[in-house]
Amino acid sequence: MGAERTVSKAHQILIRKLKEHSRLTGEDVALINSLVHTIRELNSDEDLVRQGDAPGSSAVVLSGMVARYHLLQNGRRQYFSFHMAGDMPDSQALFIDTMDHAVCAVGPAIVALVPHKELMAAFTRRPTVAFAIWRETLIDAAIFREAITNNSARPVTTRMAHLFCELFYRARASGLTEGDTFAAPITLVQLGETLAMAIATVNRTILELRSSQAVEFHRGVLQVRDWDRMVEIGDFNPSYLHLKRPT
Amino acid sequence: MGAERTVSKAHQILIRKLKEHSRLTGEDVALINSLVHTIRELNSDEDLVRQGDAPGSSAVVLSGMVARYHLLQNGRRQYFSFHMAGDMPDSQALFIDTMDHAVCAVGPAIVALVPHKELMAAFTRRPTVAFAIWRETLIDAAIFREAITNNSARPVTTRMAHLFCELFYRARASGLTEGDTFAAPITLVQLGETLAMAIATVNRTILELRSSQAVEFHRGVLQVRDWDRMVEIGDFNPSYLHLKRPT
DNA sequence: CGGAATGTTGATATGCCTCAACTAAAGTGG
DNA sequence: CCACTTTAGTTGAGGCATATCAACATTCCG
Repeated sequence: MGAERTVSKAHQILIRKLKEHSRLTGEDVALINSLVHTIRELNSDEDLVRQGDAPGSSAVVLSGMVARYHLLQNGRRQYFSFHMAGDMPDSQALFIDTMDHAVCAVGPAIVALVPHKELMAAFTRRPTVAFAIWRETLIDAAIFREAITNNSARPVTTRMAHLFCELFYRARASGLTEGDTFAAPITLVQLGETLAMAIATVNRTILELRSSQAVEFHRGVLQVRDWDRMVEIGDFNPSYLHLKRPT
Repeated sequence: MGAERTVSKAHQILIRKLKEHSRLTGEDVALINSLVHTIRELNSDEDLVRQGDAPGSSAVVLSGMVARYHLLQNGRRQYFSFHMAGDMPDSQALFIDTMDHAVCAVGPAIVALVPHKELMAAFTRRPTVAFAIWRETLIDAAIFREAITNNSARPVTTRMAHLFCELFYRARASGLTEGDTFAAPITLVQLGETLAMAIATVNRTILELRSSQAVEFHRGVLQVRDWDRMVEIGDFNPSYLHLKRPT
């Protein structure tokens, strides 16, 4: 878990991701490649940061998934986003000292931790790098807005289909799908705590989606049987993700 | 509606707001004071920007309120945030070209429009100004996260109390309250479309909150009768707003 | 002053939650 | 590697919070 300054897989993953929405010059790329970072491996369900923490570095997901969530009085969790390779789930900590939410691993995950000092230094040298990461945080916010609408204004089946659409669409844009399949080791309980549904309802909704021939979700594997159908069921319009290439 | 370059009320309002969460040097303040802008007055319910637009400037609310919302297929709206004097409800448009949501006036409102060019030029001159506005967009995101949790995991009474707490807390931090009162010209329909409740339920919940002696909402005026009680009912913890001074 | 928008209240319907009992899978120690 | 324990997933029955519908009252606004 030593600091690395060689051009690594971590740098490539971050650069690839930023290029999904931002234009980077050769100098930008060189600067990002020079960022020092450490690697951290997380067990399933392990917290990367907790509510109230004031982390000194931000993470880039290298493999697996992580999720962000609020912890309520009654011990209930509310998840609001899932993150996959290339995402920076706590980039906001750069400018907001104390965490108002936690980040945990969903299934085993590996992240690269980049000290805030490093990033801030990079920002002053090349503002475009800052703008790319700013844009990243703005897309995050767009995803949150969509989640508000999803959980507030859509019936359960639509709601779940929409989440599946988003996950698959983002994964595919990042080259993380295998055919019509994406490994998302999310439990039914977690789906319920994401979509504001009881577990029983989660299960029945999964069954309903399966019977509609659109999508299967089984043992943490999302399999898209009919994308167009799923998009229709899920009322999904990817424009809020603000990615360059249309699928 | 001519462009202005004198130190105006608009500049003061923005600076005051940014200082709620960020430290600004004299040079930062001077730079902000030099920003060119135009004034736009909005009628109640008038859109400032629409879904799909690509605005060339961003707004600072000077008076009144504006709200952000999604428009669904069925014509339903989902509001996700309300903004008051000092807020920049579409600062995200700086780095995300096309709007994935709309912004409208809630009651008559006045905004200052600052061209993106102006802002971008300011950012390269003084990164701290960029960081302050970046932080502003990050607090926005925190508010969205809280809205997800609020609408997904809290019962209706708690949910409404929480929204009222947030509005009052933010208004008070910006000096927009008068005693225990804040003018929020939101209709019941809009409350319903914010909190994912039917209008009938909105009305009954308002009555319930009134009878609990915590808060009154009548004809667009929010009156806090018992702040502590409201905080308790609303399960409200202001830390997610990341403002400097505790109330 | 009249019409439209907003707010109010009651009665009924229903989507989803809760509870409960059970099955299957995965992880653990002997 | 198997027995055991724990966690995850499945299914049915019943209840309830909140939606829906409807009819009316009030306020706003041209």
